[in-house]
Amino acid sequence: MTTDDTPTRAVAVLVVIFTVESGKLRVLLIRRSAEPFKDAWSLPGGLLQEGDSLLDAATRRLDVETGVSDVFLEQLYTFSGLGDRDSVDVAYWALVDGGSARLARRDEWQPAWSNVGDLPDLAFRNRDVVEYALGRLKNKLAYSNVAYSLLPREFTLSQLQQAYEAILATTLDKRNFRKRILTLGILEETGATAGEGRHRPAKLYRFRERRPVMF
Amino acid sequence: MTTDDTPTRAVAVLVVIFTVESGKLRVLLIRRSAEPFKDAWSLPGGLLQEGDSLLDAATRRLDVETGVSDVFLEQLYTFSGLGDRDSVDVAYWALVDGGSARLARRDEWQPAWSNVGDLPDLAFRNRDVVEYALGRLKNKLAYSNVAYSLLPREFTLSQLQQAYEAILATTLDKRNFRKRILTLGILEETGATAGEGRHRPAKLYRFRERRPVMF
DNA sequence: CCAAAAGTGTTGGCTGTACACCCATGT
DNA sequence: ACATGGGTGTACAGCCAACACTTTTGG
Repeated sequence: MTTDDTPTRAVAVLVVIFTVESGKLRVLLIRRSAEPFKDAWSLPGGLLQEGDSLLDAATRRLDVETGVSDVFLEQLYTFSGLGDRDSVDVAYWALVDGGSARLARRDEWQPAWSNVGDLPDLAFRNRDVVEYALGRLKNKLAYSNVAYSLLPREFTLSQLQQAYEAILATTLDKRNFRKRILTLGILEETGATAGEGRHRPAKLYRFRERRPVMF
Repeated sequence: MTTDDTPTRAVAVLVVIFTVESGKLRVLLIRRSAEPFKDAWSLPGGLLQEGDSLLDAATRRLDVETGVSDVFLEQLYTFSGLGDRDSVDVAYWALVDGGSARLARRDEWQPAWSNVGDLPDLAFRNRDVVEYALGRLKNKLAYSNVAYSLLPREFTLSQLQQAYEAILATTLDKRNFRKRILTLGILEETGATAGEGRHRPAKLYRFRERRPVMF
């Protein structure tokens, strides 16, 4: 068996990184500094280096762009023919807490948050990728605790509800939301209250599990 | 920009092909004729050839092994490090009607149906791949019409129920099953009845849509 | 005392599940 | 006549959606 007769492909890893900030759902985009699509916005990504696993590559990319790790990160879909060449692109998606993310600062490929639903033109078919990820997110919100990855360790039920509303792009009834979430048994009270409010203090909660759990 | 500095990988496509036959859920396996894992069972697959899209490759593989096309075929997951080398393996899964499948006959790599839940030892980590596909199938059965791809064009409600039972590995209540399926509105009566039975003739139904629809 | 957000229950409709008997056909 | 699978309805429970007012705090 020779090594030359096995066809190979350039394999790239993309990451769709969502966060919720001031009641808006956002995605991390970078500005391309190279052709093709120079100066266009696109999703962060890069070629799969020799010896890397896909998850390694996605984890590293997420860390490089936002400085966070230990967050929800899951494979999304694998595209062929997304880029200009006949590369294979493995997309991942992640949820990060806007508060703990520290965007990379570099001269080129500057990352920035962009409101979903108000996206600029994106390179390649990256808009489809974001739409697909958004669908997955909405779905997963309904039957898992992924929201743990969008909020700080301790949070109020109102914050949690705002995150849900931003993602689903709807308003939710407060009483029904609280009842539903609390009866799931995935939260616990910390005992403390959020003091910084200029109004009535709110109970703080945290997720029992800081890793994905399906209901 | 040189072409040599971009690292590339061998990309393979695998297909998990399910069918239901005589009340059992089965998967298509082939016997390997080459090292490594010579003579072990494994999922059908092959390297992604130059110019092929992933879906092309999966479609062709499915056709080669079973002779069917126009069936449910969907991407499952992309693994790295599944094989012995550092290849990237894109898994697909499919549902075929056992009656219309005609297994390939060749001297090597003979394909054969194997009962899920009674699998032989599989090469690489193919057992995990089958398990993952099975989970997806069970799930999708609950909120889509994918079963259209497991049955002939016209079928009785009992056949449909048997398919569901085989997949979910449970028994279902006949009245509840019929009510649930019929109120979904995804079936229509053909007007004909199944005459070949040696008992009471059964109404024949068909799926309104022969392509995936989510509820 | 006013503004702002937190917190809290009840009702009605719908959906899913449990459950048993008669019917049509072939032998 | 009997064996085999086809076909049918009801009642209860759990879940989800609609809906409004009181409380606590800071200014």
